[in-house]
Amino acid sequence: MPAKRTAPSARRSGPQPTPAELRERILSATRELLRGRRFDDLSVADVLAAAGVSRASFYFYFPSKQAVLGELVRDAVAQGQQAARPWIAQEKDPIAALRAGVSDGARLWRENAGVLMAIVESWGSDEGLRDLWLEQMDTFTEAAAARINADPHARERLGSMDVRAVAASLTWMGERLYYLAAAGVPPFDDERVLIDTLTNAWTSALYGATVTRAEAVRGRADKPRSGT
Amino acid sequence: MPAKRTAPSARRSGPQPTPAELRERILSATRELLRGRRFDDLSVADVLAAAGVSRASFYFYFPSKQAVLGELVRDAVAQGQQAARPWIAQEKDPIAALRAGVSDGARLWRENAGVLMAIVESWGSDEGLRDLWLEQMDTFTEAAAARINADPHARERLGSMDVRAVAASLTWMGERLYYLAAAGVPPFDDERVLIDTLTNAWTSALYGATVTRAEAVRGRADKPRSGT
DNA sequence: AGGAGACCATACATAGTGTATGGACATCAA
DNA sequence: TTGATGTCCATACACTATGTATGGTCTCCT
Repeated sequence: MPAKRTAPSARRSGPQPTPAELRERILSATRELLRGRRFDDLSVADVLAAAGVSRASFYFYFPSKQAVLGELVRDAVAQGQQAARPWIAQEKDPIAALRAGVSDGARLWRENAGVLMAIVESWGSDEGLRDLWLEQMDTFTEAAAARINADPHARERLGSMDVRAVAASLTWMGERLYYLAAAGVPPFDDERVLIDTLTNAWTSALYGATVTRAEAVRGRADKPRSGT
Repeated sequence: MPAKRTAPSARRSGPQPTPAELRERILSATRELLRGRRFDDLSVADVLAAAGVSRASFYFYFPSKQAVLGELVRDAVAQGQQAARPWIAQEKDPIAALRAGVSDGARLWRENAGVLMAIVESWGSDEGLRDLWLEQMDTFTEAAAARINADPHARERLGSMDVRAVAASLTWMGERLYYLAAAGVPPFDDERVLIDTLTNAWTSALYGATVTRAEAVRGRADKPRSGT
């Protein structure tokens, strides 16, 4: 009997020309295809053709199309965890840090639009993707909640509000707005509007401050200016 | 040649036992099935069985499964337009009206959870549903923006922020939170938390007021006080 | 050399969508 | 009554997609 379906993990003892780089080829082909097509318009056959891999090999490495997406999402989000780092770590003026985090989020979404749009559109239809995405959102929520609780100003402003819930609502609002931006839905297709609006939502909820665009642009810590 | 595929609309001259109540049966069967199952776990065959209608009849009245959902959504959202009425019409204290609107939204979502969850999960994958949903969200956004512009207090608070964008962000945040609540995702599965959080998001963005839960519960019916 | 593991080609079972065909039956007009 | 029209049903088909199964090939390692 052929291919006894053993674990595809480390099993070899010596070097090999193409150990499991097929796995990588599948991942990156999927990532590329997702750049121009929606996840459920993407068939396994398409991935096969793009990756130059056989059907059998595909299913040897991944149990399903969804599993591939899951892995791509984990990769992408791992970067995202760092985007919120500055604000979380209380490294500088909270509002400036918040804006920086929102901007980094926008960049992350711009660079991984295909993958992230795919997960947002699909986590409702697949148990595994659902768990993955809820866990990711929860991680962000948890971090934001901890940060809020450590900030007397924000803490006081929220009064008896459920801090966790406020953090979650802002996190999910971000998910929605970034998605809409990636999908080209106005007015969020304009990155400046996206960042201003999202930053404002966070600051007005936590600090009661409304940062106008003018102030925002002036107060921007870094220099990643968007188009014109 | 049989069934010449004429328009299914009013074509008859006299009374008939079952003119097009089949159409209605299909709609309500789908609505019921959606109460316990996700839209894409629902096959046309399931609807056929539940409605007691043949496959041919189904496709005589509807071009697709999505079209049925579209019609159900229009029905449900028509009620929703009224939920926002009090605040939009400036009928009373804006914060109280806002909370009332958010509560009505929650009720609407509770009563039409199946249909609304279905559209939220599916508008990304179908052109028609996408247009429908974006149009609905736009209607809410437009109304909110108009209301904000008519309110000097809110208008001033937003400074140079893009009013339309702020209105859209709050609308979409609502979409997300109601959906999460319907899907049973904590902490929004607790309706009190959902309403408090969402109301707070609107009030803190527009009026700079944070309404705590205690105040909220006390003032729920008619006269809440704004925070601080 | 020969065995094992990685890979491929192909075919299959299953399930879903939307279309096509032909027939049953009721109403209405003549 | 007859026949045309229009509504509806049963069934079958064409197509697409997923995930599995079978067997063969190549290459490296021992």
